[in-house]
Amino acid sequence: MSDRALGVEQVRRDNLARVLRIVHENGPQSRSELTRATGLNRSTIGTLAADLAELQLVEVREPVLTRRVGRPSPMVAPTDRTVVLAVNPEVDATELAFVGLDLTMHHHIRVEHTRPPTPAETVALISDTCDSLASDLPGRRLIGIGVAVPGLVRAADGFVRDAPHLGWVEVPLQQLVASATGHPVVVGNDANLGAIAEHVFGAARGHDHVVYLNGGASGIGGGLIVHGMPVGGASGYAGEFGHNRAVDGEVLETTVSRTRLLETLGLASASDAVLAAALAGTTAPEVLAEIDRQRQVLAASLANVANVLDPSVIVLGGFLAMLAERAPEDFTAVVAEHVMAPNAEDLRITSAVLAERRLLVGAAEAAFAEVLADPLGVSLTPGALPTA
Amino acid sequence: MSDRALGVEQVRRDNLARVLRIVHENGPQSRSELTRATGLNRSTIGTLAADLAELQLVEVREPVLTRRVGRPSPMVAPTDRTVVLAVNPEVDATELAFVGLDLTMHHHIRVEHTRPPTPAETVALISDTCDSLASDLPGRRLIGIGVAVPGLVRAADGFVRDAPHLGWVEVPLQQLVASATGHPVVVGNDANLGAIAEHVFGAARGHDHVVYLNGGASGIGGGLIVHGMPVGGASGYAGEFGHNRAVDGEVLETTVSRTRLLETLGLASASDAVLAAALAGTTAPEVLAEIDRQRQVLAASLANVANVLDPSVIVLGGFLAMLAERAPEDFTAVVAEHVMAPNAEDLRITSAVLAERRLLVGAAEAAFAEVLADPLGVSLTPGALPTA
DNA sequence: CCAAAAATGTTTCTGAACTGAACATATCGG
DNA sequence: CCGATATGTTCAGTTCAGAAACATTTTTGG
Repeated sequence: MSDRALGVEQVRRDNLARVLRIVHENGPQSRSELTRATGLNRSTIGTLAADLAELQLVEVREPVLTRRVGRPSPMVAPTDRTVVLAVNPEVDATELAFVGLDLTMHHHIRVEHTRPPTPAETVALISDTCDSLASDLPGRRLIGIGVAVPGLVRAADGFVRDAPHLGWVEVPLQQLVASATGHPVVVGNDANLGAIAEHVFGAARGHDHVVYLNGGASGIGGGLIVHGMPVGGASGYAGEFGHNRAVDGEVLETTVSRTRLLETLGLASASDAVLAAALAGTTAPEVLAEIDRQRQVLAASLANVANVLDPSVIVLGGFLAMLAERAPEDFTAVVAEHVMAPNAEDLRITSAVLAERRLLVGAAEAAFAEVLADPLGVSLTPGALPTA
Repeated sequence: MSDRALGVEQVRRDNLARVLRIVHENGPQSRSELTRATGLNRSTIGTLAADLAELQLVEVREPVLTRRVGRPSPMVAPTDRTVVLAVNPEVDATELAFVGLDLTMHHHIRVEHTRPPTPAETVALISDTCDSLASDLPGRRLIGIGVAVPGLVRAADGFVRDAPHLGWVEVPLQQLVASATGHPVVVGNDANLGAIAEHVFGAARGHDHVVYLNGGASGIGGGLIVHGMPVGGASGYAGEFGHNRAVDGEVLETTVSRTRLLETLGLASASDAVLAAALAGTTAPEVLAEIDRQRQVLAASLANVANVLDPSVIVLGGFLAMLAERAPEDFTAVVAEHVMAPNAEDLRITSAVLAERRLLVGAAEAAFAEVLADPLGVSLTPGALPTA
């Protein structure tokens, strides 16, 4: 029943958050630009910027040469001194990187596996990497950990319900990592976090209503942005397009499938680059037919979600992007055919742009979410125990 | 880029809005209850309640006998003095009612038509009804008009793109009504407004993630609530489940259809009550088969949306509720079969409860939205021109 | 090279809004 | 009737944004 906005102090929190978010999402801004962007008084922006600098969330730098009349305005930039650890355990490898508020990635490492990592191994890897922070990145402050898991994650407590490709079932990952490291931990579904990344920094920038679908070797995952906010649903399991039954009665990720494309091409396995090249080069009628079939089914599924959610952009990643890009305007037309006319007017279908950075950026963004929402709340507790 | 929370005055607005919303949605509350519900100081609640009373949005009444120790706390109740006009033009009749902030309906009238009303007739009817306010409901203050239209409505300017059953195409209804009456006007899709009504006062109370589907004579419409907020989508066309292609390849509202039920039953037309009775009473195998077929298709569609949105409740209205209610636990099981297991855990499927009041309540709620969000903003301008 | 204009930083004061403490009031229970 | 309890009421204290006045830095134009 109680939302926000109690005392006057909440105003300060909100305004700090607004300024921090602006520089985090749009990069360095002069104080005068922030004044215009927020509508706040320039004296207020002055104190806000100073406070954020004190909290080591931004740096206030020398003004840049602007060749314009008037006193130069200092730049307010997100700092790389405050970082989170972004983690993405996958079947063949686990990626980790420290990501700064300025989005720079430090100490990006990729640990190859011969078999999927166990939860215990993953926790140990994260913990070890955290310990290496002091030596590898002196002067950096770690304020949280974000983990992108390819599976269903309960949002409330970062509990991995089922990650079939990793073989993880009912793993209290957030709690395990938090206990091992002492840092606040956020665990999320990989596609959901990918959607967040594309929304904040990628193909869906500036769009308030976004549908994101990613096609990978293990299936189709997705994420939604509604009213500019990521949608987890009641428990955090939203975005599971892959398990929908499509118009042909099949499960979507069975009928629209990277594996089936490879089979038709006669390839055993291939990277996305190889697959894309093979698809672009082929003239074999059975391959073209399979591509077209998958395009049709995918288009109908996208049309359905467009009818229901009326997004302004649908972002496709992985091999789904390849299917669409083969003849983008035609693909959009096929989707539009099944969408109510007005819905189709404002709808754009586009490809994801963040490539392999996407999941780490998304995981980092999730880990930063708390500071971004309340800059005062987190920063004061350096090695604090997690909220869980 | 600028959201909210500029000055300290915004705090007052937010807190007024919070208190007003609580009494609007939950009915009369004592000031001490409001203190607990909001977490605000009791002196603050005192001034907030007084301000809202001054604005004629609430009434502060004598304390009720509570048989408890301590000084009795005055009741803060939503007032019926401040009303909106809720309107629902339909093929066979147009319904209008003045609805108070306490949700009481005054002067509820139903104007029968022999043919669908034209926009001009509807505007005239609304305008006339507004004029009758002074004589019929002296002492009441009209602060807005909400119109529920069975068709696609552009949210930004209340522009009716296409209302096929009324035969309306590209009608600037909000502007027409606003010009004719001088009051702020909100126009919305009927099913979207129905979803809002069920969320605030009906079967979806307290749920933050809701899918609402209504089955009527003219097809299937729907609405979504995500994060506790109604979802309009990029342009306001969200919720059009009816035009999705279902698992059988047909358009949902073609294959799951009230008309087809009636045909199978051998009825020409029937009210919902008659249809429900006929369905309940039938033992004819072809009718049972048709019911089962529609249930299966509907269940698969609901499963799809549950996978994508992970709602905590799906609310069904009209004949869709009849289909489900025939064997509710079995229907839920069929849906759950196609839903990822964790999604299904928290999912409830239930029937709408507001019945024929739903659309007028939803239209009223939309018209109240502005005051509820900013009690200071609206009330000071009695006959003000609309924002459009 | 210097003065005016322009834009922004900085300082100080004011007003708005909530909190908390002290006091007042109303009800219940014995 | 009195004490305990809960709440209303009043008032001083704190926080914060805004506004105004002044200071600073740069460009522009002679």
